[in-house]
Amino acid sequence: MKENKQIPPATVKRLPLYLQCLDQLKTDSIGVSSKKLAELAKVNDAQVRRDLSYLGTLGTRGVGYDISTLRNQLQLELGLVEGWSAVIVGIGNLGSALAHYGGFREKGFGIVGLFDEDPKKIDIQVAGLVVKPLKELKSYCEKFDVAIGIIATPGQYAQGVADHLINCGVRSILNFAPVLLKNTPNIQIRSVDLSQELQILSYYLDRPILKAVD
Amino acid sequence: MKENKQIPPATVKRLPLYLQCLDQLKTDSIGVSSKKLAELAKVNDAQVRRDLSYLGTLGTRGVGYDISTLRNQLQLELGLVEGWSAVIVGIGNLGSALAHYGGFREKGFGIVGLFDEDPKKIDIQVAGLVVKPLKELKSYCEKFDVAIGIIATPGQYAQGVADHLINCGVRSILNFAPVLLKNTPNIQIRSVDLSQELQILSYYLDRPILKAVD
DNA sequence: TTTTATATCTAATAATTAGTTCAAATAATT
DNA sequence: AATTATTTGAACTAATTATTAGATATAAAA
Repeated sequence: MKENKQIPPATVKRLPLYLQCLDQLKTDSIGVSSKKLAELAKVNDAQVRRDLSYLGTLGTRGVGYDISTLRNQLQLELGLVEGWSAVIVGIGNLGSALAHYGGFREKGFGIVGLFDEDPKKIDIQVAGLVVKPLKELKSYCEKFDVAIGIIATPGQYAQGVADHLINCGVRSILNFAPVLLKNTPNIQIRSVDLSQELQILSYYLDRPILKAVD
Repeated sequence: MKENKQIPPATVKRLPLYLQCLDQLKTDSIGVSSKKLAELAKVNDAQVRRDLSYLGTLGTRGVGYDISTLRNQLQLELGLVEGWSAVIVGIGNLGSALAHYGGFREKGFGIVGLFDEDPKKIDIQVAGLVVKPLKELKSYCEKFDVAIGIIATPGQYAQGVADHLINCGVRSILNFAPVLLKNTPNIQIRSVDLSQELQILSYYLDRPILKAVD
């Protein structure tokens, strides 16, 4: 049992994966083994057991893990029960896609605002929300206690938007613009670069024997 | 010099990042130091040097790296000079966003086809391409020697589409559907799960002292 | 020319991450 | 009730990844 030990980053990255594996399981089953989870998540089964042991002693020897207990514990550890609010800035194709994406709400996040600079975009409705100009960002962030900013603008605006978000009290940024944002103390930034993923695939296309990680 | 040694996966994942750093540099500078690159990429400068050393002895002691040599070498190693062809399956919001995304072409990939099942989507034009039904996938893959399939369908169709793509000779899959695809021998699969990224951020939102990796 | 500052590269070390082995616990079977 | 098959969890070991330290090369300054 390692309840009070801090969870290694490599494990944190796998926790959402395990949660997804649970969703993919037949709804009628109430228990699951590390072997089964490992198969779904494509990791070693000892890895699964070790990762889950950071959440406490959840399994039963000879039996496995209770699915609902495990799901609750994963959600708790990941902070999904906090109901964090998020805004999306940049309502182009990608921003619209993110606004429509059901997975955020499903996992407990609330998209409370959509923002854009372009006057043609202002006031149009996307996924049940009305697009607002950036000058209204601050009041939204205060009103909804927005913790997460999602950036889907063209690259050239991303850093400015990030600064603006941070200025509005946002503490975490998920950046889809293909630029590297500057580090800010106490602000968590994650970047998803669509073409980088393709480039990694490309490397392994030339080398069919090797196997990519992650 | 480690030219003939195989590049560690952790390094491969950073190579596209370094390429992006080079793009972000002032266009008039012809050289760059590992220190500068490290600052942009937010990694240790020794890490940068070690990573780059896998591409050969590219740097000059006391001077740094020549930007254009470095860019060429990165593109070569990542296989970006091969001009791999890709198709996108699932032309909803996300698929359209991916079709419009300029970063793919910019990095040397060619999107040669868009496919969907929905009769309402067939024949409409997206980003200069006409959406085709899945039954035409095979002929496209043969005609254009498609190496990469990008899946942007709803989760429930993703595995079927993946099987179809593999059947058509596609060797790499970039999956944006929030499901875990089965492993297939000799097929490279990378998944980008938008909500997983948010969940990792959420973990660190509760723990402001810690710093996420990757 | 000598000195100083800069910066790569390699070897050695440290830290992190992953995998193996086995004892202990549970449930099913004989 | 005893035996066997499962399966977790923890200790140990192995592999990978990251960092530090030092040797060497270059360019600029004294």
